Amino acid sequence: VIPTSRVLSSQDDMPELPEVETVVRGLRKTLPGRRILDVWLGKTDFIDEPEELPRQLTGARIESIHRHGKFLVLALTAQSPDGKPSTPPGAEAPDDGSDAGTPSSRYLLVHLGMTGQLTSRKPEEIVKPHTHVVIRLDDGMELRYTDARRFGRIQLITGPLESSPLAQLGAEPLETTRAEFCARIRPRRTQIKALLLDQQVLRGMGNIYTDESLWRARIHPARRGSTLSNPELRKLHAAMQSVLREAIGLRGSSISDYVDSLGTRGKYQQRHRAYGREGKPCSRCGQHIRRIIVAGRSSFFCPRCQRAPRAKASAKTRKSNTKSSARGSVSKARLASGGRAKSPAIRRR
DNA sequence: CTCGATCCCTGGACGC
DNA sequence: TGCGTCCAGGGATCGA
Repeated sequence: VIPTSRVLSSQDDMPELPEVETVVRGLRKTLPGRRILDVWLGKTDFIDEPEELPRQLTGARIESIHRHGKFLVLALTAQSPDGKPSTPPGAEAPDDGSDAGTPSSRYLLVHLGMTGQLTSRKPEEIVKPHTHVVIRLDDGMELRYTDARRFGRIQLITGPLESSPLAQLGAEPLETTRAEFCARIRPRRTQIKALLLDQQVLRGMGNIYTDESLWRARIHPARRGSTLSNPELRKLHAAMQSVLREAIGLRGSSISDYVDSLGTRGKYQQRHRAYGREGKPCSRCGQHIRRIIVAGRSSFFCPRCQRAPRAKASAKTRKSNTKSSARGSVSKARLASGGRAKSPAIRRR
């Protein structure tokens, strides 16, 4: 019985790491080497300096495309209309104070937000509603950005990526080692759900894969990072990576809007074990999946497989004899771990 | 440092 | 059938 809660429209889509990776892999087949003929803009309130886009992009060549967390990164080379590089070494902006030796590097960052799509289409294909950017390429194709809610972002970066917003992001989930993962989680008292979603901790995790990873590792979303045991952290690290790999293998989760670079839907949504499954039986134990709000996000979990953390000691709980035993076990744990408390050396974020 | 609230924006679900 | 209301959610931002 799911009275008030509307069955979460499992119709919401959010491009997370696997979806962005799928789009990137698709675009990588055709984009590198293409020259940009021109740029058409619709609504631009989600673009940083929209007027710069046509100016900087027209005539540029797309060198490569890759993913950084949930961002798509297109590396560009500026070119003059005749096809020759417009910025020969040393010939650029000498009076800006900008250092020589820094080749003019330009990147187009695209974040798909909730409903963004970046697709490669033939000009004769219907332009979907809410298409706000069309980039015409020299192979006759069009790179189109479509985003109904405009929660996405498009930003042009001139200069090294090291000084771009990308540099603020945390570890790449699929590349981070177990040790690094643990080092980022263990010192934090925040709820694990929030930590996994925090792009400064890990770049690329969103609501779906966070819930799926926690389900797989049997960890309740409201647990605090610092309370996770080593085995739990190890399991979570492995669970996160396997969930992401499997999702990439199935080309991501398509719930409604998400499509890859060719407009094809993914299949991972059929594998979801927790996300969007409120009231349905846990595929491990049969208990009904529940939905609660953690870190301001709806969070799906199995109340039997993923045990809730003990509530904070309150006047009530103190009355029972839990206090002394809890204290005792804490100090025992300290001893067992070699008395290692939070060392300031490891702390600094 | 950590937390919660707020805003952005639209389509789809829901209630009447 | 139609219309109004609610709400999701990533990320930035602000105040507590």
